[in-house]
Amino acid sequence: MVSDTSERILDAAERLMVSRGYNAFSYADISAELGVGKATIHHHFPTKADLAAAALARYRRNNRRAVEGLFAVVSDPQARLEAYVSYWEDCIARQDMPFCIGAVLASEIPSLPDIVVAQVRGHFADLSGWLSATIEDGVTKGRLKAAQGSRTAAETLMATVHGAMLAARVAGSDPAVFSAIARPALDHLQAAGKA
Amino acid sequence: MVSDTSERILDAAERLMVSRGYNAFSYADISAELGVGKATIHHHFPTKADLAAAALARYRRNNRRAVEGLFAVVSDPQARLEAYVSYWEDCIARQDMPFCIGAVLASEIPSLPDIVVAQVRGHFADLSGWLSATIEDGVTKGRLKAAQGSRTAAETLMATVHGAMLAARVAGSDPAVFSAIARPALDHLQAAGKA
DNA sequence: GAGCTTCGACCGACCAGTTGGTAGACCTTG
DNA sequence: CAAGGTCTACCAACTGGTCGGTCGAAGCTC
Repeated sequence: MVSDTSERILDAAERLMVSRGYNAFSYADISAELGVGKATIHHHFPTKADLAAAALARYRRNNRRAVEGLFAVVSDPQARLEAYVSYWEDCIARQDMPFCIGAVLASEIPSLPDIVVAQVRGHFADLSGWLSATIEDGVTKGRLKAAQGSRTAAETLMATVHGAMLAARVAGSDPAVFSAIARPALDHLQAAGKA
Repeated sequence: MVSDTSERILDAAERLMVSRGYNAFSYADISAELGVGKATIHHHFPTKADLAAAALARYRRNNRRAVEGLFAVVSDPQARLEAYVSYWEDCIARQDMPFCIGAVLASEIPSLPDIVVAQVRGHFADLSGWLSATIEDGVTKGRLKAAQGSRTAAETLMATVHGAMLAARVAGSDPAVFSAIARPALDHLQAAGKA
């Protein structure tokens, strides 16, 4: 194992940021949660901005791998979009990381260090990139439709899913609220002649 | 005027929360911005939670008044929804309060004091309430359609608009990004036979 | 293999600055 | 003079970050 501690620090940071965002977690929180000295965290991640950016970078790396795996296993574009939505349904239902870090941090952008903002931007680009590629694929295969173009369709789906997370959080992390919003958005992309 | 200072404090708090959320603004920020002592703020709003809740409450009050005015002036439900979207387009374009406080705070919910959470919940209820009433109205008038029911349609529109704000913020407060997502969501509610 | 150095990981103690919040004096203005 | 509003000065707790130093494993030399 390369470095267990630094990985565990990233785990804690990720968890904390998902629930509290960037500004409301501290080195002391992680220190207490992990039973590790604050100085140790600074040893691995010199500044708080470094830590947050590293957590985001790892999150994006994992996402990329997961998406590649999804593309390899599931060939139907419609099913891939479905997997995206049901992934978040699961997260919210299991109360485990029930929010996209990118989305929490996005709302804090004006108060975020530049390196962190760059990662947030990158994540949004990643996400809208693979969503629009998938939609594009579905359109050419005649399985999906995107009146305003696949790029806009992707941005809209992403926005609706993020908004649904927000609504679910307001409703006390209720997965039903999320599904009620996100599912129809998915259906809306289906081509006219459906099963 | 009842109390100019307390009103100006709420103005500053609102502005700060729109751009930074709850956890990243301080009494010192307001004190500096207004040239007023920190103790003065505590005199009007004993705790930070009180201040945030009061700002939210005033925001909701203003919204309610605005919505009532809209209902009085604009009778077409479709035009009312249009007004909602173009209101935010303006805010983002003018760089003045380019985000819904409710939405910023919603993502911070797990780290928010209870009174504040209650106001956030209230705001979401207000918003989805009048949106669904408007959509309901439009459906009975045959101007709008809502396949999953007006409540879900309202929640979805709200979610998409919030997600669009997020996307716009990621893109550097770009009103075009917001419109590209929010406008089609509006069109989607239009009844089949359109102009 | 003994003795030495080097190095990354880690820690407790500490730093200056900021946090939300308080106490009490000082103005107004009725 | 009573009351509301504002101020300066203060507080303990916490913020992100630094300091000097300890530990043990790995590498080197004889």
